Amino acid sequence: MNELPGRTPTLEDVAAHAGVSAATVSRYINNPEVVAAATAERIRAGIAATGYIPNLLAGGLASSKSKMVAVLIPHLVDSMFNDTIEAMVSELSAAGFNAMLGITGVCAARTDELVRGALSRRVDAIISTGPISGETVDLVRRSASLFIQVWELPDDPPGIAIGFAHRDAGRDIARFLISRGYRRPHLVTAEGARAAMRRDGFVEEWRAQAGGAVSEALVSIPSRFGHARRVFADMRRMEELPDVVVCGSDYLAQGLIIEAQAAGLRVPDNLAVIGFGNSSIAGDMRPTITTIDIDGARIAREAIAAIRRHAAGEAHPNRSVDVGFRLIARESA
Amino acid sequence: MNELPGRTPTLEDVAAHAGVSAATVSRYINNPEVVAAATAERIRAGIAATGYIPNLLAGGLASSKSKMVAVLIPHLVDSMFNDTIEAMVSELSAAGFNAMLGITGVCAARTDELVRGALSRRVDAIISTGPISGETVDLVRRSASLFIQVWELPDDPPGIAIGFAHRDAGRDIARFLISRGYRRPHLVTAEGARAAMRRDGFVEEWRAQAGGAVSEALVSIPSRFGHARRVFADMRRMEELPDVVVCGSDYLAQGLIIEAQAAGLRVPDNLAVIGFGNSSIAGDMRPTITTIDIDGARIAREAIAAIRRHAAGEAHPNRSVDVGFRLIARESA
DNA sequence: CTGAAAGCGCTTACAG
DNA sequence: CTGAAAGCGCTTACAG
Repeated sequence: MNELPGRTPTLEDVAAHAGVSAATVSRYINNPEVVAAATAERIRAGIAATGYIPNLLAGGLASSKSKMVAVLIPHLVDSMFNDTIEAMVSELSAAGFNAMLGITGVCAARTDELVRGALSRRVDAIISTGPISGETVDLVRRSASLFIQVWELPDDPPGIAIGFAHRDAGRDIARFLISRGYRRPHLVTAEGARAAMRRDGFVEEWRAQAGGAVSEALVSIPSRFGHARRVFADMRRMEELPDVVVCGSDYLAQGLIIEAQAAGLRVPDNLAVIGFGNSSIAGDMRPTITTIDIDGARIAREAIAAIRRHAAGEAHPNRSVDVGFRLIARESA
Repeated sequence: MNELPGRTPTLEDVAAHAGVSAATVSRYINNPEVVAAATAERIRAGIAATGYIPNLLAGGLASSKSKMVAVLIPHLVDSMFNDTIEAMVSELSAAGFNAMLGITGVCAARTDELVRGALSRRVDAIISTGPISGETVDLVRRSASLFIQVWELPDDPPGIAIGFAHRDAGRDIARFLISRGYRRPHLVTAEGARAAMRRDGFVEEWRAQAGGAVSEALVSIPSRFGHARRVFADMRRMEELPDVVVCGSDYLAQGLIIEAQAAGLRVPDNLAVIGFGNSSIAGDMRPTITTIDIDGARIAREAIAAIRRHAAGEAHPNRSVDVGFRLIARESA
């Protein structure tokens, strides 16, 4: 590359090199098949000679397509969403989008802030695991950005939703445990609306079908491995020990199994444990962890498809996409 | 907000509302203290009335400061870097930067691609856990973006480096194990240059101080929990069983402890295990995991400081920042 | 298939 | 403390 001293090369520089107009270079870059083969060849040479790297800030401003997507998640460490996010970022990248990552933490207001930030960048879409406030919904609706809420299916999503019915998942877990003959479930629920929905589904079904008592514990978000110590210690103080612990995440389930084993209990014989999310550890743990699998890759694909439709100005066939879930019976329960 | 029908409001709209020029509104937004109090008040009202959200694509183009930073990591699932990345993204956000996330995977060429993509966005900096090819180094040097390589200290970093000496870490682990009286270490090394440097440091020190044999196993990247099964099974087939396993990550260490326990061994009495990275699970595992702690938050702070200096046009006091590491002796070894 | 020209929405010397 | 104006580097009808 001939480094033009100082200044970073622009479209104009490439055009001069190739003996064409900037417009033609732009066409070549965005739509190579519309330029003549010979012209394309000269442009390629010009790009190589100048070391040209397109300026997507300028491109985005001119076309009002930023080719960026914001991805908003609560946490990164021990997060149940990581498989989904990794799939999402890779799929986005393959589709020519860059991912802007926002970490919301536990504070709901943070999500709204990050959404504003994303709108400032004129992102093509915002993918969020959390809901946004009414005021922010207005902002998003007035913008050209598509809001995609993932992992849950609110009744009236601000944009579109790709997720599953948490209440049904809770019910399925209850049914499964009843069918296996468990009698005294202990629910370890993380803070937050989704976990509460699963809890409600579980309790409802359990009361209807089994009728016994359901004990509960609450853990702070993020529900992770380290919470298991306290949860287990508290559990041991209960009058009657549960025979199965229903955990809000596989990491928590893993922690409980380890605590139980350290206390000399066998899992699942003395205490069964069921997780949630089918994180990569679930199938490798000893014993392997019975859990609910969510198809993160499918969520990612559906999100990209929606973004593409949005970019093409097409309507969305449905505002809610239910990707379902699947109970995977393994050794731990 | 009075929604101007259709069009998203611009600086000009706010300016008209406030009865000032667009330049003044711009100044208010970027440097509030330079505008008169009364003017500021009218501008605030104008912003509220129009529902104005700045267009950072335009802002970035005009100022050639994108206020974006690319963060390139190999993986998200069970990744040792997650604590650092979470700290990084939060710190960046607090400093007014948005983070662009790139997942490089195992393929080195992918990093170069992502760097080009980042340069297209005219990011202020690129933070990468991996190295880039010579050609990409040229590209980066000619750009205005600062390249920050983290977690390691190459001799001649393309930009600046913030990390620690992996070889020394390997040496320290060897010294520690020798001091504890271990005799037959088994190294489980992940693919990749950093792990190899730790391995070399370990072997060098072990040979010099203890003199015995060091057995080794290689695991693919990412080095995670699930690899433990095979590693443990292979280990059992060795003529003489090791008395301590040196793992490339805490997740792998955790997996080995679980495998060992499932096989009826006690950790550390029958088999000791040492991890790497001080991930959140390390302190909560039973037994707690002896490991090397890296101060991820410090890396994040140093990175932000460097980005700030770069933005201010200041020189960097040093091209390499050694944040060191710390061996944390816990129960597992 | 290609070019001239307007425009995207900001920032920033320059002048006052 | 504020305004007029040029410019950042692209894209995209429009015309040929």
